[in-house]
Amino acid sequence: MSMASILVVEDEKPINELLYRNLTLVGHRCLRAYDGEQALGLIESVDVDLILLDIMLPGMSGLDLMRARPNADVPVIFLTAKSQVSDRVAGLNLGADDYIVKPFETIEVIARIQAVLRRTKRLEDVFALDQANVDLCARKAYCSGEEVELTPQEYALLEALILNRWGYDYMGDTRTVDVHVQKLRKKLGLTERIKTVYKLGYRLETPR
Amino acid sequence: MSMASILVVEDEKPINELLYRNLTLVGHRCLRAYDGEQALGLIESVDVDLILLDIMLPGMSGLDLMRARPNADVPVIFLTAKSQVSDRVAGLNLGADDYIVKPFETIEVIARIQAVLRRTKRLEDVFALDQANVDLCARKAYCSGEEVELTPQEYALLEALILNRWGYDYMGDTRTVDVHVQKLRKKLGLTERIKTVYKLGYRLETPR
DNA sequence: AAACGCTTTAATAACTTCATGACAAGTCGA
DNA sequence: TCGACTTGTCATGAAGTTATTAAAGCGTTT
Repeated sequence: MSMASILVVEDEKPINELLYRNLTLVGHRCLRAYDGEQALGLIESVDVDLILLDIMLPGMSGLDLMRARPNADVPVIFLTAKSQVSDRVAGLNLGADDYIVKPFETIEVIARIQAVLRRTKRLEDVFALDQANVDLCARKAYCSGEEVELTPQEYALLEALILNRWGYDYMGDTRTVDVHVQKLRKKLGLTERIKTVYKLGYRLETPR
Repeated sequence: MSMASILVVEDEKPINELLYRNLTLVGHRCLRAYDGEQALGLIESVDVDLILLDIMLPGMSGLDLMRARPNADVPVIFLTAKSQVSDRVAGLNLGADDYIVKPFETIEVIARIQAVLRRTKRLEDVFALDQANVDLCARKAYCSGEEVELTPQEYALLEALILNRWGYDYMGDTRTVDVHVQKLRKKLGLTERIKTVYKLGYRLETPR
């Protein structure tokens, strides 16, 4: 079973706790929010693979969050006491991947999370750093959501940095490398992240 | 809502009928089987986008079929009276995409089918981009509603672009490809959409 | 065998990329 | 802090890639 980052949005502390403990137990990284605003903040700043979403929340409801969430392709499973068929259909038609009614069995929640992740788990590995995103399969790069065109040389350098975490010393003896590094830094907003290592080359500085 | 081929595997005739009628009603193509063997035969011969699968069937059970089915990436939704948590978890862990307990509400079944199809995206036989439409089954292309005649070569290129999203580097070492690309762009009004990727080939740029 | 439609080739125009070198700015160690 | 050396920045032209067009192969049909 593979690990994923799962955001639990649930205002009732005991339930939130319960899910947190069990998801962590089976190897997922679990983030928690107690209302919609907090959840939004997390979605925007952290990479989340799946959202477990209560509907009845203080302030912004789960449905509101569903509509407002920026990263719309992150899968969502509703987990709620609203059990009417109409509620379930509404939730699913809003784009949710599953709809689980409380009271739930933790083990089923975990199985359903797995089922969704199986489908969702993008085969592409995307590398993300600050506002920069690189889809290594599609060979595309984005800065703040906008696609950025990269020349073959730039892309090769970027890939080298991501994979080996080192920019090359090879390639010419003039200012060639520097120029490409410069362009990458500019295009992807990674001025600070692509670190110059005096006398050695360049390194991609990833947090953690 | 887009159309998909859905196989209903259900031995109880009234239920099978009910599902058939309603799925057809919302625009899906619906195939029916009354036992596992029959279902297997269908899966092997016809292109199915999703399987609605009962568990308790005469002869081979739904779980058996799940294990035995050849095309293992076709999504499966169990639809069964076996309602124990352990049954549900077992079904999901067998690779099912959802698990619906009888008695069900047809409208919820349809919503859940949509939710799964959204993820598996097996629902495109017709590819549409701007004013261009391509019917991959019929091998026909349209631009602004008008049918456009494509030569075999042009069609092959178009299909390659749609399916792999990548145009080829193969095919000759002269300017052959360019010429065909150019013709496609012109015939389908996709000048901007078929993007040239310097040094690599061509890519079909679909929004979102 | 001529006409036709499709594919490839060829020639040239238009465009993109990238190494380069000049100079500015930054880094290091004594 | 100073000087030597390394890295950043920029404009530029040569080399290389793609676009465009016309015309030459080629296999089928008439």
